[in-house]
Amino acid sequence: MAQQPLTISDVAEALGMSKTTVSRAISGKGRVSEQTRTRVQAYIREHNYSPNAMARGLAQSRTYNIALVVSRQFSNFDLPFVRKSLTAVCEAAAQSDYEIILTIAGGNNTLPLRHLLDKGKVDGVILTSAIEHNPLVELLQERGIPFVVLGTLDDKSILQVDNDQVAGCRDLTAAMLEKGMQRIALLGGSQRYTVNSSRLEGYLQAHRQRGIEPDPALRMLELESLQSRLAGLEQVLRQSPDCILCMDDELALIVLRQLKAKGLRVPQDIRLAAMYDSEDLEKCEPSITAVRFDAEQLAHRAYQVLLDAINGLPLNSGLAGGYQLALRQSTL
Amino acid sequence: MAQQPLTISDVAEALGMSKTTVSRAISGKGRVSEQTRTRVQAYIREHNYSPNAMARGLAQSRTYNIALVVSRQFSNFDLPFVRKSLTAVCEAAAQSDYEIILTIAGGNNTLPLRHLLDKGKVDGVILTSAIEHNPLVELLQERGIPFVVLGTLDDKSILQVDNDQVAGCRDLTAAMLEKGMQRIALLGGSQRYTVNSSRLEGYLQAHRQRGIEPDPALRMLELESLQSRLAGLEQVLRQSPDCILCMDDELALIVLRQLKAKGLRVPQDIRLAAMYDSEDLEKCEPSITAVRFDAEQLAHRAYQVLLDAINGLPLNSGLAGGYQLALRQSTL
DNA sequence: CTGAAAGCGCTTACAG
DNA sequence: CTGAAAGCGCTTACAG
Repeated sequence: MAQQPLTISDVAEALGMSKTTVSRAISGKGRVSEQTRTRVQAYIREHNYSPNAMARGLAQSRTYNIALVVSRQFSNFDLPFVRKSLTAVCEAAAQSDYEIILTIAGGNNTLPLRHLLDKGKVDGVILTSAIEHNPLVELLQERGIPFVVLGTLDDKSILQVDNDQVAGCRDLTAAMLEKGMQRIALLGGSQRYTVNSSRLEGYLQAHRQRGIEPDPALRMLELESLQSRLAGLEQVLRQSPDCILCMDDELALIVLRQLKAKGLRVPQDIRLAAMYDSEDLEKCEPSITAVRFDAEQLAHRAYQVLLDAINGLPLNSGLAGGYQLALRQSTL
Repeated sequence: MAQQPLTISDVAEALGMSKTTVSRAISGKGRVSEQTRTRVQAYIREHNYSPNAMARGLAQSRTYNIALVVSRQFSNFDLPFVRKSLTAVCEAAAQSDYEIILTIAGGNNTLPLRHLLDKGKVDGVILTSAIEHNPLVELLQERGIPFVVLGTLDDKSILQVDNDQVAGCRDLTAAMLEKGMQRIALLGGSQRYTVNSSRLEGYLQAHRQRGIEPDPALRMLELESLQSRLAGLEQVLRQSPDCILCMDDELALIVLRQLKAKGLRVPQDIRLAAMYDSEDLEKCEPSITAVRFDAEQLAHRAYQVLLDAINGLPLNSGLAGGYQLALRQSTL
């Protein structure tokens, strides 16, 4: 049966001391004799006392909650990156006595997050999608609540953590060039997402470091809908590329499928690689070469950075999380 | 700049009335004159006042938080069912002023949930995986906190909401029988999961309703690892089935792949269907027939049931969420 | 219809 | 090292 949970008063009374002392013995703040500390600890362990989070929160003006915001657009959790972030952040939170409140807030629909902030339910916020001119960012800045963005933003005053997308994609492109490919096409989504513009940057750098100026006709960007993606592929195929680089894993899978449908063999007729890895790329036929970023590590780092911000510690955001090239069948 | 949020005292003072009255005008509890209510509402709207959740919670012994527990086993959010539940529950919560705390708690590792309950951070809990003898269920029962399970459990005193798995799988099996298939194999996972035993039940019912006792050699259950799944498939293939029913979508994809690898054509040489649908089954080649359960509807329902339980309303758990057969290429 | 007061369960200066 | 008291920002009997 649901017995009333103990309160700090119960403990204090049972032990014949004041609530003040009990509180201090538990929190570790303020001087308490070793003996009383031990007594208190033993008692609460045995009687399973745990401070009420809301009372504690109210007294400290802390919630011990962190909001993880997922864009409405990605709220089906299709993106492996979002999924991994979710898991990693939950794990990190569990280890630091914090809870994760999951919030779905669309591009312009800032309402869910606004409500959350209005009610004062969180100490900080993690944004899973980095996009310039994000209304959520403005909202957060207005409120002056600590927050961190997974990804890269132009405004470096915003706390952000990202993998080194530029370097990773530069290395991937370089690897293709080293393999002797000459006409490497690039397919990708909206350049409003910093992640995409970074990938383009990596592609360009790899070429230019070798004194090559890549043919602009080989680049098709802003491909968001399925239709535009297929059209983009068609267009780029007319430029007789020997390799296609896709900015993300989903796009790569679509392209692979379409190439097959057209009777083109990968890698014999054309090579294919992705600037973001996921398990599907490993499992498909042929498996697809990709840059493998460590999303878990990234999310862990972001969580830590946010916690530091909440606690007023000196901050150091920036790049984090390594990457490696997974060379697979599609570029043999 | 982060200005201090207003408190109810600020509002009361500004309006020249007591906090009591302001509180009542906002909550709608207790009599307040129409006029003062309007004044208060106007003021708080204009000055953007919103009651602090923790203070409110402490006073009411409510957190306005609900925990959604995902098994460690599924914490990569691979399962479409888990993903859809997540989205649907978040949406439902957003519409009722509640927040969702995401918790990953493994089979035996009840610690994360225990901590959450100890601290009193949630008013209720949603369990996403229905398994008999679940330590989480025992924990929840001990604590006497409202909770609901997505799925079916033997103990009907536990609040639970499920699709009619038996009926859905019965209908699918029946449809195959109607198409003239005679030797329908069944491949599936652990019968400890109620969902799996229900699916078996549906399979059996469809046969028996037609006076057929299915060959037990056509059934391979308890297939959890990839290895055991492949072995199970091999074994069942020796029984020369004309159709293979897989208890879940993932298994169906594995089987399809393996059949192809063995040079068996679907549906020409053998037919294939799944007892749980996901988008991948629609996209693969050939597309795979499946029972399409409405996970969103289910999760919505579960949320509502839980809220009723929290509010002490009369309860009615049980079956919810329709289903339909998606007949696709794999069983043409 | 309105208000003064107690209370929710903690924490934290302030004194000793 | 320990305690009495005030306070965090609400809600809610209890009076009027």
